[in-house]
Amino acid sequence: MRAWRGFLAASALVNRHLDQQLKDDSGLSHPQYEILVRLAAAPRNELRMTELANGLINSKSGLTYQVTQMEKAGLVQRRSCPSDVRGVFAVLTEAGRARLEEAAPGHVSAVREALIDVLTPAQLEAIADGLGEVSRRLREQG
Amino acid sequence: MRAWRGFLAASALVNRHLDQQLKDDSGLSHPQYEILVRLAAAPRNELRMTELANGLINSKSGLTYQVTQMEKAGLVQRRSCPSDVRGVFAVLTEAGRARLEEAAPGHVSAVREALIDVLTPAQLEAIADGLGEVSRRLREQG
DNA sequence: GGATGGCGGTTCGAATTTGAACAACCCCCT
DNA sequence: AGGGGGTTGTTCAAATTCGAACCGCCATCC
Repeated sequence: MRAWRGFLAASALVNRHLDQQLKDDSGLSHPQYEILVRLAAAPRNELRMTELANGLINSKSGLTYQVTQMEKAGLVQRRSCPSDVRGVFAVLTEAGRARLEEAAPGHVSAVREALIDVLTPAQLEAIADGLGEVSRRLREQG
Repeated sequence: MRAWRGFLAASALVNRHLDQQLKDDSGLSHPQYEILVRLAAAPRNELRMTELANGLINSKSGLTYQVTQMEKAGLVQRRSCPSDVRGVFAVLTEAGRARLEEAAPGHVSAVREALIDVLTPAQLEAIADGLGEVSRRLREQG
C-alpha cells in the first residue's frame, strides 16, 4: 500500500507543480499544452476531435471548450472534414507551433528536475514498464 | 521520457477510474473520500482545516467548499478551537465513519485490481521508493 | 499597553470540468 | 429506397476548482 500512497501523492503533486510552472512560464494550462503536443506530433498537424479526446483525459465537452479557447487565442483552427460532414479537425496554426516551441524547453526541464533526476535508472525503467501496463489495461477496459 | 509519458497517462487514467468507481459505488467524490480517510486516521478523529489542506492537494478555498458540502451531508462537523478563536476543527461524525467503512472495501479492491495486481513486486517497490521521494521533494520545496 | 506583521478560514468572482441531452449524420441491412 | 443503430461534435446547467481579496485574531516587538 506504500506504493499506492506514493503514487497518489506524486500524481497530485507533480501535476500541480507542472501546471503551475507551465502557467507561469508560458500562460498555457496543462490541457492546452497537451493538445499542442499531440497536434504537433500528428501528420499534417491535425487531428479529429474524437482522437484528441481519446488521447487526453477529459470529456468530449471539455475538449470542445478548450479548443474553443485556443481558437480564440489563435493557437489552433477548426477545419471541417471533407468526407464526413459531422467531423471536425483541429489544426495547429503557425502561432500555435511557435507557442509550443517557446513553452517546451522550460516544461521539459521542469519535468526532468521534478521527476527524472530524482529517480534511479532502474526506478525509471520500472515505472515506465509498470505504469505503461497499468495505462494500457485501463484504456482497453474502461 | 517513456517513464514520463507512462506516469502522466497512468496518473490521469487511474484517478479517473477510481473517481468513477467511488462515485458509483458510494456516492463520494475522491476528495471527499480522502478527507474521511484522513480524519479517521487522526487522533480523536479531528483535524485543523489547515492540516487537512496541507495533506491534500486542493487550495484552502477548495477545502472550505468540500467540508461545507460534507457538513450538509452530515459526514463531518465543524468545531471551533478552544485555544485559538480563529481555528476550526473538522470532526468525523458517526455517519461519516459509517460511510467510510461502507465505501472502503470496494475502493481498496478497485485500487488493487487497477494498480497493485498489475505490477510486479519489484515494480511496486520501485514505485513506492521513487515516487515517495519525488513527493517528499516537491513538498518541502513547493 | 499598543501598533504591526503574519496566520487561519471564509467569501467572492471567474474559469474549468463534467454528464446528459441534443441535432445532424454515416453505415448497414433489408 | 428507407429505416434503425451508433457516431460526432456541440450546447446546456450544475458542480467543482482556483486565486485574490478579505476579516478577525494571535504574537511579538517597541
